[in-house]
Amino acid sequence: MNDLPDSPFAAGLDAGLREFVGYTMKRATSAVTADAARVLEPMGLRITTFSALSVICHSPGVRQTELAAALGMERSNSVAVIDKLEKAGWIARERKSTDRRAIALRPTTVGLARQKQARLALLAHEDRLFAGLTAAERRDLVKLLSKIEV
Amino acid sequence: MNDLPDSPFAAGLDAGLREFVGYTMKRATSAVTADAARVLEPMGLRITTFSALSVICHSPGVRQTELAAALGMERSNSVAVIDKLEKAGWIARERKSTDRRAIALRPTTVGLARQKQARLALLAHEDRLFAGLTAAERRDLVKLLSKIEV
DNA sequence: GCATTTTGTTATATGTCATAACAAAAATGG
DNA sequence: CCATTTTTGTTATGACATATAACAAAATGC
Repeated sequence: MNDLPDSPFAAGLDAGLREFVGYTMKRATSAVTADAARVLEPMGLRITTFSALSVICHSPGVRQTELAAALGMERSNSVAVIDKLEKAGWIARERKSTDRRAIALRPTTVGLARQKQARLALLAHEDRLFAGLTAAERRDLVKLLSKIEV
Repeated sequence: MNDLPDSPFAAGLDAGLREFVGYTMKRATSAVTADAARVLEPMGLRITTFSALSVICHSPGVRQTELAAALGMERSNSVAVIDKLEKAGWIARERKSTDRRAIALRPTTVGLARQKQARLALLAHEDRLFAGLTAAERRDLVKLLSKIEV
């Protein structure tokens, strides 16, 4: 008997949350990352593994701690990621002669090729997903987002 | 002997990833949500529970399926969230007389107060976090992000 | 009236993320 | 030079998010 007034409209039930920039950011990001994951999956990559592989390809010899810091993840969590890249044959762990604790991460030939292929697929994915935005708008978006993170 | 060339520079190791809009989105969003979670935690709320509570406060009588759809989550995962809100005494589950399967979610007086309090804290948090952006820039950011999600 | 769909729910698996602890190696500091 | 501290990679663990499958009860559709 008490369910007569109910909600005014079904669509836009989250309208009250749209006043928060963070909510819109989270929703949009989740849409983008889900699509990116879908693109990477057939290549045996996930977002995290692709990110790590990209850093290693761009900066061969990088240490695991540096890699984790660059990607904003914990050292401990980077181990499994690097394990997967190594087992796939895309990177190699090499002991550094100057510091026998540290490990230098280097891409293999196959790893370099896979990164290039995945990069192109991801760029195409973003072209598709951001079709509603002009190139200038995408730059604006990145510029605005970059002002947030400290 | 093979670790001499190494990486060119330590800072900006993720520079190669910045060409992807999604990467910058993910980094910025993670910074914002982490801070929001920190703000909500002392009030016994998480981002998900606050979002659900807000929808219920704005649309009393909403069904669980509608709530889950509004927040972009699975029905099954919404159960635990609603359980927590109910156990905290912030919402109540009421059987609908028109559809005995469905459940109408309604906020309690305490729940309404808690939502208002958390909303203000979150607005303050965003004011702090987005201090580098003008009000116009924040609107632009939301406008650009809204063009992405389909 | 019977098959199908919807709703809330449970169980489960996977991925993400943070923290604590540890051994080996290096750096530091008398 | 030697003892203490720090760093590096690593393992283990727990909290949380998220996706899927299955199910009973209720509603809906021919």
